[in-house]
Amino acid sequence: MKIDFDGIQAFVVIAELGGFSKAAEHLHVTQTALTRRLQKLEAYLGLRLLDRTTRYVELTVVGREFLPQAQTIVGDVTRAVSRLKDVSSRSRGNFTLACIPTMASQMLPKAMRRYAETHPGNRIRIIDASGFEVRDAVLHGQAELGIGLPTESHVELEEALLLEEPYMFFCREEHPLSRKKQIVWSDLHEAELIGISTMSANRIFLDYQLAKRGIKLSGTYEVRHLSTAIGLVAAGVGVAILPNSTLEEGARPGLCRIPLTSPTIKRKIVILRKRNSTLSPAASAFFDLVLDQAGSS
Amino acid sequence: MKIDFDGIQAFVVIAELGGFSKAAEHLHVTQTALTRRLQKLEAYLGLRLLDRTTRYVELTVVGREFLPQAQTIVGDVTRAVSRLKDVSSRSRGNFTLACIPTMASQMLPKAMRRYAETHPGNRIRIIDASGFEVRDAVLHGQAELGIGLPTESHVELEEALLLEEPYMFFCREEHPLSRKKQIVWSDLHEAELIGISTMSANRIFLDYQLAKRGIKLSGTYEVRHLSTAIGLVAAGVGVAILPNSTLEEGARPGLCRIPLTSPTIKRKIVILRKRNSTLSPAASAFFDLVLDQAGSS
DNA sequence: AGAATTGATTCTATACTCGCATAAGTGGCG
DNA sequence: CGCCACTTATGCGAGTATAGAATCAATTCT
Repeated sequence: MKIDFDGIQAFVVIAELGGFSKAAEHLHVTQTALTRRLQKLEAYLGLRLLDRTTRYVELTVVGREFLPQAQTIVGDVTRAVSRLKDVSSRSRGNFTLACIPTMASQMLPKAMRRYAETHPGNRIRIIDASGFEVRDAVLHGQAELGIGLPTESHVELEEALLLEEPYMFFCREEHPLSRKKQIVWSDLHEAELIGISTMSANRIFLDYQLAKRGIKLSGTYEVRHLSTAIGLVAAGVGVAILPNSTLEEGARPGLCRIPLTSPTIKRKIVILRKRNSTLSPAASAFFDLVLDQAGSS
Repeated sequence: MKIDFDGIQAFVVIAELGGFSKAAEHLHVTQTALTRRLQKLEAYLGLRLLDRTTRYVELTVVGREFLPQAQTIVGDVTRAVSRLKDVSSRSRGNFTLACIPTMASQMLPKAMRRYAETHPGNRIRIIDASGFEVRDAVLHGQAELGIGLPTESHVELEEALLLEEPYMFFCREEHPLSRKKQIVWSDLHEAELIGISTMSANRIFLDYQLAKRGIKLSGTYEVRHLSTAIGLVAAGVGVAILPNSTLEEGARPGLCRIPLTSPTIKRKIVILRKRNSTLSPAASAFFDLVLDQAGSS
């Protein structure tokens, strides 16, 4: 049983326009083809749908009954198909992106602006979550893409480097170290250090990097979000070691940002996608755009 | 733009069954064919609908979005098509029949009983109306078939003879003529004749037939329906000349039915259909059945 | 490591659909 | 009554597409 969509479409158009020739012109095929399509459909069904002489074309009783159904079928199919062609050719559609908060307020806005220019109308749903949650969201399909920290090369994840940023020392202008051009790790007094929760991917990474070099750090205070840490520093509670992009340049006048060296430790920001899964064109375009932006900066 | 229903169906079945081979079995084609159908559809759309390895087949984001639409499309089409095949192969369906009242209570019941045996579930809508109305109903498509009197060979109508029946003389047993075995037209006393309205096709036909033979008839009373005339005869108002089938044999004990000769005038009952129009299988089956019944009686 | 499963590919034969040219049917007009 | 204009149907040839058989390739399970 081989169902013939062309035949149904032929039937609908012929019935609507009231003639084979007119319908043929409308469908950009010859009248011959339409005659044959309808004949084939009728033969397949075993019924006559159109009574036609060389003068008139009119619906049979069965044809009149079938026409509305045929119309909705043809309508549904052409609508669905043309929508999909739109999705593919112009990358129309929406997608979901998971992103860690710092990047959501730093790098993401610029990318979204550029994306909006090239793909007006496409919406991006953003899940802003911790590094772990970003990874899981991508892994479980809640988000097609993720921006976050590198994973331990998970088999089902594929990651591409977006940027590297050094950890910096943040303090108030009144702080004794604020005048230095650069700071080494041994300069730090643990007592006043505001740390990030040991549950965070950020902290785990930093601890690991420091441990490799024999450095151990344990602050007095512990918060979960980088932005909270910045707030505490600004309030004079202490100092903090945070990724450079935590604070936009010149966003908080009273705060100093000083490079940390010996060693300089950098964290990587990557864009994540599920391996072996095809991105929607909308997400794919965004992926390309972000990679391009990363490569050119 | 050539839309591929097979491809959409392949997509749906593969997605639902989760594998090409299973889907191939279900559709009674080879796995090769399905691979190709899906490839063709994807190429046409310019996107991937299924991410597949040799181990898993799973929907892409776009595929997941398209699946419900595809399912309704496939469902609608197969449902509509199989219904039509049902209509054609088993003459399923309803139709409308126009019929003059006498035949509706005489010949029609038997035909309907036989039809119901061979085509259970098919409904017949019956328009019982005058001879003229029957003709118009068929002509204007309100009814596919009509049972009534012959028309003046209307170009757009085709008629087939069902039966011929003589006009008979009806009177009460007390009537002076009731003992005769047959009656000739000159026996009639016009004064007590119950006529049919001159608007009726029946009356026009009868008048025409009599006029050809130089007989003119004009009753005192005039009614519109044959059944009313019978009622009046039974009530002793007068006598009437009516088609034989107006009264079933033995239906009214007190009434006599006597042949009218010199000449015997018969009216024809025909089944009408529109010329050059295709009947629905349901109506066609009924048409054949009625003709068969007429031929064998 | 090998067997089993499953989707992809290659090759070939068949079937299909189309378009051209033309026939055939139908209503209108002189 | 027959010719003309218009519309659908058909014969035929060709190019394309589609299906199936056999085989390959990748992956998992034992």
